[in-house]
Amino acid sequence: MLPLLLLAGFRTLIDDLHAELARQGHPELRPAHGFVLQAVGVDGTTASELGQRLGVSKQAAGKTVDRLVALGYLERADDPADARRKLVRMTARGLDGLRRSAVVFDQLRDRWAATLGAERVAAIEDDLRRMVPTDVFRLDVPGWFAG
Amino acid sequence: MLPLLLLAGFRTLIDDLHAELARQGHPELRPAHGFVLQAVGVDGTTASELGQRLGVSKQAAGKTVDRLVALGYLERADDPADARRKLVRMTARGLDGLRRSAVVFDQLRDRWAATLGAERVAAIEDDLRRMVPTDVFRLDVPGWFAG
DNA sequence: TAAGATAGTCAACGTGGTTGACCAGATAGT
DNA sequence: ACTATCTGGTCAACCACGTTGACTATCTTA
Repeated sequence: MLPLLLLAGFRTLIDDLHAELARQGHPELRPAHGFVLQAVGVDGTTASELGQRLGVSKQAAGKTVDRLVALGYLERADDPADARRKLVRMTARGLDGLRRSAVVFDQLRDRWAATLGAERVAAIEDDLRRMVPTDVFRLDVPGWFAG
Repeated sequence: MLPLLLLAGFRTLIDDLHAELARQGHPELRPAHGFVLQAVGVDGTTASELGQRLGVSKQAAGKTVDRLVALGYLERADDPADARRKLVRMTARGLDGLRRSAVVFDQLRDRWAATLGAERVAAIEDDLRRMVPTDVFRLDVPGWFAG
């Protein structure tokens, strides 16, 4: 049951997050999008670098950017210093979604702490940190799901 | 960090499982396949019912069965009592993969217990059980990842 | 300046999902 | 017994998200 429970815990949190985000004006935001917005970051990036951060090909990253651009969460701009590069950065809407995600995650963690106790939640986090390889999902990406 | 750690914990377990399954003669088995084999069960089922168990459409379930049949893990047979139904059941290879998954999951849980202590692992499971809705991922499906 | 590395894109494809349409077979109601 | 409806499986078209390989444009470096 351990693996299923970990997955179910993650999905519960993510489902709750997206239900709340939909309520707050972001119904099109899908679970994967949060990872992408986080990886783009407030400073922006390029499709190639985004691919590296997410651990996928530059082509896959490019397609994902296309979709987020179509949804109004990202925009592309030319790099004045390098005509090959297209800078990818968040729009105001993207930034809004990202900020709300962080807030909602904080609230959800508080809800877990209210039920289980803050120590138990902290213990789960400590235990998991000990069991997962440090580079899984590049948890060192600045600001990864700040919540 | 909580949601990411839960996901990373799950992925670590699943990655370890599939690395070991590949070593034991099942390199084509993908994470999603375990769920499907488990949902088919030793008694077999039909595409429609499989879809219900997995929470996807009957068409999606049918396609997934196609792939597992092509890999030699499932087979289809006519239902003598109902000419519309096509029974889906595991082949010997499917059963072997499922059994090995259960064994490896047990071993991985033991490894976690060896590092964290059996009480901590049990505490994580208890806490998660309290936080996830009982029907998430239909955990009540008989034999769900027995490990 | 010629050669090589890098950024982005296009095309083809695989996997896992969706809807809608449709046919064949089972079942219920009159 | 016959018609109407429900159900199981499949086909087609499509979408999200990933892959590789090939190609162009541009920057970097020897």
